[in-house]
Amino acid sequence: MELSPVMEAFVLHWGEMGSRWGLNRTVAQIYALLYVAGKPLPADEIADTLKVARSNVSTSIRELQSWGLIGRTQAIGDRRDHFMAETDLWTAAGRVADARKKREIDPTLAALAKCLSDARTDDAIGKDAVARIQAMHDFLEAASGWYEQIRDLPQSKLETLMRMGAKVARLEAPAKKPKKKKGKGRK
Amino acid sequence: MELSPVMEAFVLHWGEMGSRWGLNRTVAQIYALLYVAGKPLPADEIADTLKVARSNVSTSIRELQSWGLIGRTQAIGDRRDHFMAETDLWTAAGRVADARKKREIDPTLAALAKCLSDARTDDAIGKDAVARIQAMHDFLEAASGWYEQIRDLPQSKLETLMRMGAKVARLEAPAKKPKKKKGKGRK
DNA sequence: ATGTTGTTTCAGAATTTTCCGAAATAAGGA
DNA sequence: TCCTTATTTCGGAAAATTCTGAAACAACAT
Repeated sequence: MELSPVMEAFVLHWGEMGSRWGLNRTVAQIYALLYVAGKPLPADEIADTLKVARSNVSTSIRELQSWGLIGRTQAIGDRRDHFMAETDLWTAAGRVADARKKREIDPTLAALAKCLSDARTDDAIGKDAVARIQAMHDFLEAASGWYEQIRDLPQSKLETLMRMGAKVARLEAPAKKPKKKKGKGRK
Repeated sequence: MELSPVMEAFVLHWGEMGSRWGLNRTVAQIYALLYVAGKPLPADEIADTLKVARSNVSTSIRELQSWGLIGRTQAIGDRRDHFMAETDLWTAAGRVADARKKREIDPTLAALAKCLSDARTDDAIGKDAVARIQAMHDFLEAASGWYEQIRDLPQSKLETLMRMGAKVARLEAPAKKPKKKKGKGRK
């Protein structure tokens, strides 16, 4: 598949971005390619387009599947698998959030719980240090619980909640700028 | 400073965790150490405790400061700088979120906007591909705007909003028939 | 000035991550 | 069965990141 200049820029930028978020470049680029392509592509065409080894595509596709970001389809008269990006971005973002929570937050919570239980037999640790570890555990647990509660909301309800957030912000914060007149305050 | 077994486990786990979130191991470990220590430590004591080079501590501290996660203080009768972790986890998490948004989301939005404007002179790109890039831009912009609106809320208001979220979840989700979720059931 | 103490910079070493390409595996037809 | 096509695995090359130690720098006191 030939990439137009803009598509290429999009894919390259996305690769860059992905690497800051814990994906590797190729993985992120493949997602970007499938996303702009808008149609299922076979693995060898992906390798071709991005100029990476076929085997690299194979590995990366496996990872994208583990994140739930792409699906596999078949085309008639073609034995090859075709891969297609999840194009609904709410869904995609949710999948990533779910996966990261499961891979990173949950194990961390477990590790912190273990620290706390071990702390009872560690006579070299101070009470205040234990309290701080406890605070971190509780913080993560609270955030985690909050996430669990909203993650199953249908998109429409989530949007409602966001609007509520905006409202709360408007009602509570305006201590700063009650009127939005065009006062050209030079800050 | 001597680390008790639990403190050591905490620091090591946190280093592991940090590396999954885009910090490097040493940076994350230093934060963890300062967090459990609960008191300001001078750089050479950090290097000592963690068994890393003094210069590495210097670099890492600079990074932690750029994230707004640690502060610098002085002790009387000691010319050395002492460093202290932000122990309020809401504040710390907010600082990280702010920093990542500014470093990653904002530039991505700019890049996407540029893609969209360039798309007008790219005759090799399809209308549908442009529409998808637009969708991604709009999604990020919406999320970004939402974040901006709530990030300045005082903690208490944020907690209220979270409770509202929980309420929405409770009121709206069960309205549908009790569809069984895949995976593990609720406890 | 000169020494003493503390900090930062930086080139290259060590380590980790990513990637390639050959070989192994799988899944159909003929 | 033996081909042919599609995919995955995996050892090591290549690239990127992290870390060290020495040297430069800075601030201050003598």
